[in-house]
Amino acid sequence: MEKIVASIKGTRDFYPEDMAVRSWLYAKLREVSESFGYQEYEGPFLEKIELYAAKSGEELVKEQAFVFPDRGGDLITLRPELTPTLARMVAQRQHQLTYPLRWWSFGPFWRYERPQKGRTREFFQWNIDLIGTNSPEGDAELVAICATFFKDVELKPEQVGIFVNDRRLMDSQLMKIGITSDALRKTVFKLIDRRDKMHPTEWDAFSIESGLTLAQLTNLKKILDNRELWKESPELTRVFAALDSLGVSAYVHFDPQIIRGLDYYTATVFEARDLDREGRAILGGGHYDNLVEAVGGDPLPAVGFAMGDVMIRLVLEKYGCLPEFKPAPADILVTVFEPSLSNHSLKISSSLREAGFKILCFTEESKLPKQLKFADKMGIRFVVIVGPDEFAAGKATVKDLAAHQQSTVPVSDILPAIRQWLA
RNA sequence: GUGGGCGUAGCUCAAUGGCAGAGCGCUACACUGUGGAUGUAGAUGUUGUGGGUUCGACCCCCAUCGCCCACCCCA
Repeated sequence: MEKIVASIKGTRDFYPEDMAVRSWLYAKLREVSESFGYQEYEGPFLEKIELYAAKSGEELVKEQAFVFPDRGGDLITLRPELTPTLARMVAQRQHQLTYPLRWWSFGPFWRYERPQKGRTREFFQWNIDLIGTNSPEGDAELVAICATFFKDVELKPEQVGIFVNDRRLMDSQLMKIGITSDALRKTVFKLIDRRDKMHPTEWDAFSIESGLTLAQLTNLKKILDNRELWKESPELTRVFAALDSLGVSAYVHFDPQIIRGLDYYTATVFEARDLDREGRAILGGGHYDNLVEAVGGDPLPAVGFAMGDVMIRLVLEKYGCLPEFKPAPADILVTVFEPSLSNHSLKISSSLREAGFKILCFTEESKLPKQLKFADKMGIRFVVIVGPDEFAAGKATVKDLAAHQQSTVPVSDILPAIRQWLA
């Protein structure tokens, strides 16, 4: 035997049972997206590196994108995220589209990172964006979509939460404590992001090292520990009021430590996590004003988020929210008793198929017990048996593997018999 | 890119320098026109790879490849 060629690091094989989960998730995302009036779209999987150059986080582009030369020598990127593509698609037809746009997508992305729990190199992402409105209510809609998705897959508010903040609020708060330069503010944003990952004393030391005065550090901690801080932001006040009206407040929390890594967010930012802080963020998003302009269009505000399939699947598994997927390929197995009866069985299977059932008919010569065992293992509930006796009488034996019952009926009564058992 | 852990049957894992094993799964039979259960029997390994130490290596050492986990970053 030849040695099996290994798959590419960080990719996943979707065997039928995995594919069933992916399709189930896709269907849920479609349901939620469409219930809010969003339309599905898709972009190319390959893009030029320039598309990401100024917009995404620097590390994302320089270190984590899959980039390779094509046969003509041009540098090609496997898309690491969708938002720049979306911005380009909007910019290209900026004056033909009807705003606000509500668009969603579910497709593959690639990042050249070391795989670990909840992270692969090839993954699927749900992207959903509202483009062309600037209202806090629009931002709230996206948060509500997340919450509605959680509700739909039966993740409870005690299990997952969506944490919301506003970069403008943080900007003004930092301004108040004398952090005025862009460079220092950026540094402080990174600091805030890391606070939960470090020991408090280490974090204090690190903050001072990063250029904060002792007074600024004390004030910063006051800001970050103030759960009522959102009341000082008229926008966040409206966001939370809208979320209340949308009936999803139970999932939503204010958190001044949410900053998000992508550089293009300008206002509201949010992420969802497992409430016992396990694993990485389930999804992340926010409001971005400059992206369409950055790819050559006119300025256009937008808000959106992305959810990866890897982390959400871990969370759904953890909380028992995945249905049991027994990917039964068919409703009924039509057995072939012996080669001479093969065409008779094929005829029966064809007519059953026309009635709208999923029918599998044996094409291999094998013994009846083997065919029954096959049906059992594949989760096919009903079996039709036509041996010489039934054939001579114009009948067929129908067997219900789940209920351990069978009866011999005229061929035309196969479906009525099965429907009766199903009822 | 940095740090840690692990590679033994199809799968999950034992075997602490002395004959490579178990459970599950698989195959056959009991049951030659009936699946899940039960019983009996059977098959399967260059112990990831290459070196080294040793009378002797799954075990110790070195290298290498692969996987997992954490950091970084992020979905």
